[in-house]
Amino acid sequence: MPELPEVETIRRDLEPRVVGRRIERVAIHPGGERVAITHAPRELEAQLAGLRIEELGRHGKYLLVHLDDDRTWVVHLRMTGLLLLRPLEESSGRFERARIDFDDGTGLRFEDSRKFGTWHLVEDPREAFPRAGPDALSAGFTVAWLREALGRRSVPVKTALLDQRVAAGVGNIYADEALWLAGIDPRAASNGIGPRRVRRLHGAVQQALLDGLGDRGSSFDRYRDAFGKSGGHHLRVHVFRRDGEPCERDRCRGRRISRTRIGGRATHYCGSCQRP
DNA sequence: ACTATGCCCTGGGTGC
DNA sequence: TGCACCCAGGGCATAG
Repeated sequence: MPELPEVETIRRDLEPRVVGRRIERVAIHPGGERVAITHAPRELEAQLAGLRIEELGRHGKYLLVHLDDDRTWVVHLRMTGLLLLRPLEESSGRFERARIDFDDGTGLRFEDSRKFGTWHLVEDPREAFPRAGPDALSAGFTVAWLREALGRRSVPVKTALLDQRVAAGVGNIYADEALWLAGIDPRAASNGIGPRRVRRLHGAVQQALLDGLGDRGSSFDRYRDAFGKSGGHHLRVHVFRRDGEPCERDRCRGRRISRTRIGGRATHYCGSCQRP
């Protein structure tokens, strides 16, 4: 599940290798047509062809490919999407849904086994994510913003953290990790978290994402970077998918990590050090 | 305005 | 080995 750290890893991998490249040809393969949101597949292929990549940006889990006609190709990988940089002659992977060929003998392969990924081609990137809040690693994501956002909801804090209007880029892995770092029970009511704990949670969200980024992302399932390599953070998480294993905090005395379901999402936490 | 639910999609795991 | 079933989940539409 590519979340902010995974998308940022891909962005950093690609930036020096695709900026300045011209898109020679785009092919959306049969069965992969649903990726095209803003245009019909053939139209999107035609519109992208010939454009030069000027800059790579990111907002939350959206990768922003800024093009030289002042439009932006906005890619969301959802659960199983991958963007792989490959030589043009290399054969297609089993789950390749589209390919983007550049003018330098390389290209991007878009693989997506579940076909949930999306492509927008827009004048303004915001068109692709009109409701998203500030990127969780941007200066706009402040303690005051989080306090305000959490205060307006009565849902469990875990659910609030997954809401991209609160903090764009946080997904299931890093929400669980942030709540563990902050020592907050994921079932606690969002608007019941006191100011001091909100401040703590704000720092924990940033820390969880930076920890993931430092390990080049988490590869629990399919995630791979732009070179096809796994991230390392799934080996270093504190709670995510570690149910049944002991909490690593000394004061929890080996208390096992619990797993439950909150807002339809698998949720992992320590019942000892994470308090309501 | 808020919250809850269902939908999309298919590989991989489980149980028989 | 085969087969039915269930789960994973981000973001959106819809309903309450």
